Amino acid sequence: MSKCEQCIVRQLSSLKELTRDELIRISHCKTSKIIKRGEILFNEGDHVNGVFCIKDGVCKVSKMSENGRDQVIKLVKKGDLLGERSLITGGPANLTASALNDMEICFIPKEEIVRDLKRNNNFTMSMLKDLAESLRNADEVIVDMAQKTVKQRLAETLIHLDKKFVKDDEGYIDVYLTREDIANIIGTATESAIRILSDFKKNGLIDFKEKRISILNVRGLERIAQKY
Amino acid sequence: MSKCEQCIVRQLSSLKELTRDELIRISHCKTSKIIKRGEILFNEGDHVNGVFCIKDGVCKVSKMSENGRDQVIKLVKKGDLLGERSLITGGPANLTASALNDMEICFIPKEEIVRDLKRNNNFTMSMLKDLAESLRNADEVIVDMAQKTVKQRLAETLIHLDKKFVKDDEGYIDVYLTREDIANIIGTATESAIRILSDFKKNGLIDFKEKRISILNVRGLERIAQKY
DNA sequence: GGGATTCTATGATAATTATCAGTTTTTTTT
DNA sequence: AAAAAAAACTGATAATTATCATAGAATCCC
Repeated sequence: MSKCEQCIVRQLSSLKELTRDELIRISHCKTSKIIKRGEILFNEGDHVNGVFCIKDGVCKVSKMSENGRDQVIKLVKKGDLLGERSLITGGPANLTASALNDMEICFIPKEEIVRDLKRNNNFTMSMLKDLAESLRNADEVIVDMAQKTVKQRLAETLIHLDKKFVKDDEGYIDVYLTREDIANIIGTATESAIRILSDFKKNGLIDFKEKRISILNVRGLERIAQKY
Repeated sequence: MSKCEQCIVRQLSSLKELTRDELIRISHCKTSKIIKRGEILFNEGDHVNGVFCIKDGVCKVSKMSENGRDQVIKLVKKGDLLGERSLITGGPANLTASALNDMEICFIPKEEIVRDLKRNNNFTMSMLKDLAESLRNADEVIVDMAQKTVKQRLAETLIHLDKKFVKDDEGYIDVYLTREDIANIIGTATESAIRILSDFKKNGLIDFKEKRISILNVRGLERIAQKY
């Protein structure tokens, strides 16, 4: 069993506020797992009963809309926690998480986290800050979804991907996203996403190879995302 | 100076977790204020330095999008807290709050709240739950914005208003919303909102009088909001 | 009370986006 | 390596929504 102390998730998430003792206790009750691309971590409606630590890989977190289309709410990557929110509110998950790349995760049972939240105020405060930050981010997404065109949203999304994810030697973003996934991030039809992506490529803003995207001209994309 | 103990905000918000002593301290440093319809509580970019308790009235919380249109993120009403998030993340407000009806509010300075957050874990936990709940709600709004038509979103919004707000004797929702406000909640052009509202009225789903709306047929609206 | 201003309403038209249908390319499976 | 399945792409068309223009109604304000 690997130590939690040196874990990347511990360094990047609220878990950094845990004391050595709390961390040791978690080390003992956590379980590790490998998730293959395409596999589901949990489904909308599941009782998750714990928190996932993403040690490696990327997953999409999405929600089925009432008219049958999937909407990707966020992408979760190496170093992030997943499932804290359901844990805090109690009740079943309201989102579905599925792996985009092969993943390495740990699962920490609910009781352990809740216990630490109740006892360690620094941990609670850090979690509070994380959620507040997420909420601010969600507000921005709402504004973009409500007010921007599909083209603007796609440009915006590409910029975010570029900022958030590691690139390989050739500059391609290391996340396996289908055209449909991309369409489901910006909330549009797959065909529309494809058309705009082709257009961006033709104009030298991006390039793609297999399922990977490379951002060639961030400025250009920013101009599209902002100007009307 | 009125006592905080019997205050409606105290009963409905996380402040219910404060101890008697903490509450007394807050009673002494809070300031009360009347805000007239149309007045601004704070602007995007302001350093708010505290939390507002909404004792009466309603305000809209909105954000200006990059292409110059205002997007209403939420409506805040009697019993709610306002501004906790900026307080937690620090930094300036990222939203603008302005009164839709005449309001009665209290302002509690930041230091006081932060101090209680650090010392009273029940208070922190309660706040954490509130934010987690808000975040879940935000996810749903994102899905709706991304996947539903303007008509569906408007139907959805009307149902929410009906649930959330008190009605007068005649059944009219007690919030002063212009057509533009409504358009800015669902993220559409004012004309589009007007057209759909007229259509809803013609079909007996809603009625309006002055600036107030009455929901006549919730079922009908639900059918519109859900079916594609 | 009358003029100015804001808000609501409606029609015509343009722009954006979705849908459908079919083809090619890529990936997976055997 | 061939067959099957999935994903990417393209064109044509329909549906949705925004924009512009203009008029009437309500509200504000001396």
